[in-house]
Amino acid sequence: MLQFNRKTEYAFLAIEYVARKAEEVPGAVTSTRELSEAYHMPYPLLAKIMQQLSNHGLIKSVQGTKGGYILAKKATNISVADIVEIFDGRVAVADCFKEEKITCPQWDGCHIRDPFYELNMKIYQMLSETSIADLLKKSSAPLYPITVSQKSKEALS
Amino acid sequence: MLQFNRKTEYAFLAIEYVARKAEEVPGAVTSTRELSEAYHMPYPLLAKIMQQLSNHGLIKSVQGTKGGYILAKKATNISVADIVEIFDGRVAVADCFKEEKITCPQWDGCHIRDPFYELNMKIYQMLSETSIADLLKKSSAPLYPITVSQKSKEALS
DNA sequence: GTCATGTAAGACTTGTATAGTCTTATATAT
DNA sequence: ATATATAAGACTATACAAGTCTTACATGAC
Repeated sequence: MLQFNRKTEYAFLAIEYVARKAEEVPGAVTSTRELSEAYHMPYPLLAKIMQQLSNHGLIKSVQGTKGGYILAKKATNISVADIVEIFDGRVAVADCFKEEKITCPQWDGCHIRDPFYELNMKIYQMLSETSIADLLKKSSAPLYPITVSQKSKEALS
Repeated sequence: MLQFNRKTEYAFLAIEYVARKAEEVPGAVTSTRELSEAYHMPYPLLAKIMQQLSNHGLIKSVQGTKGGYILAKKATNISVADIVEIFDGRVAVADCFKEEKITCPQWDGCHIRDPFYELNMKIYQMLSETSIADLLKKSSAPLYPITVSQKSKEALS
């Protein structure tokens, strides 16, 4: 499947939320509980995802009551590719673009590797050129009926 | 995983081989057996893949002894996206770009759908703009040591 | 005509990675 | 103190991909 796995999707939603909240209310902290309720994500799973994002230096934890997470660096300096690589490993449409040692039984005589490598790099480029700040910008237009946004506004108050 | 599944990879290899062989030896037919040996692909699985490609009108079967498969249309008219869609379904980096009815628990209040939809369409465009003929062109440069190519030449004689 | 070689197709099994759960530990604001 | 928060690892269930097995059918070669 040419598809992000669910952890990656959750991470996108989570980090965009953290960034957006901090933009609306400077200094605001986002708790895992708040996030899991806003997006109906299973709390324990999301908690682990937040820890991984934290371990990789994308967000910082604020411990204790009223704790939560904030961005560890500027939203313009966190790319979609950074997040993908945490949960999906290196961006690669095929195993042979991921591994150091060649294990592919089709490697010898493979005539399609070059064109697909090209494709792979274009996809990677797109992902690494898109930052969390870009997500915030592009999502501004409310093209769809957003029913829960009110709820998240309340959570911010 | 942002990765093609193995059936899709096998299909790429297979259809590129069929196209290349027919280009080198006009009218040549490629049997599943020959393909599975050339690329070390499990025969029964490959056989099913060939049937699916045939059912979807990308290749045509030639039955009986010395039978096999040939392209059903010109290599320029078969896109990589056509093949992906047979084995992976619609090109979609997330479920919400695939389904008709909305089942995503995060749909309401989702702020990242638009930017990722944009990304999705760019990827789809790349896949649908790349034809099997393009694969043949781009793979022409023998950048790597190709040890099995001799074998496939023998198969062609 | 028969036989070998090929495609056609469905049911079944296995393996593996993802998704999610459970448990326990630790930090801190109130 | 205690409630609420993060931290982290081990465990389990499930879904899907991958591959196998079995049987049927078509046709060219002899």
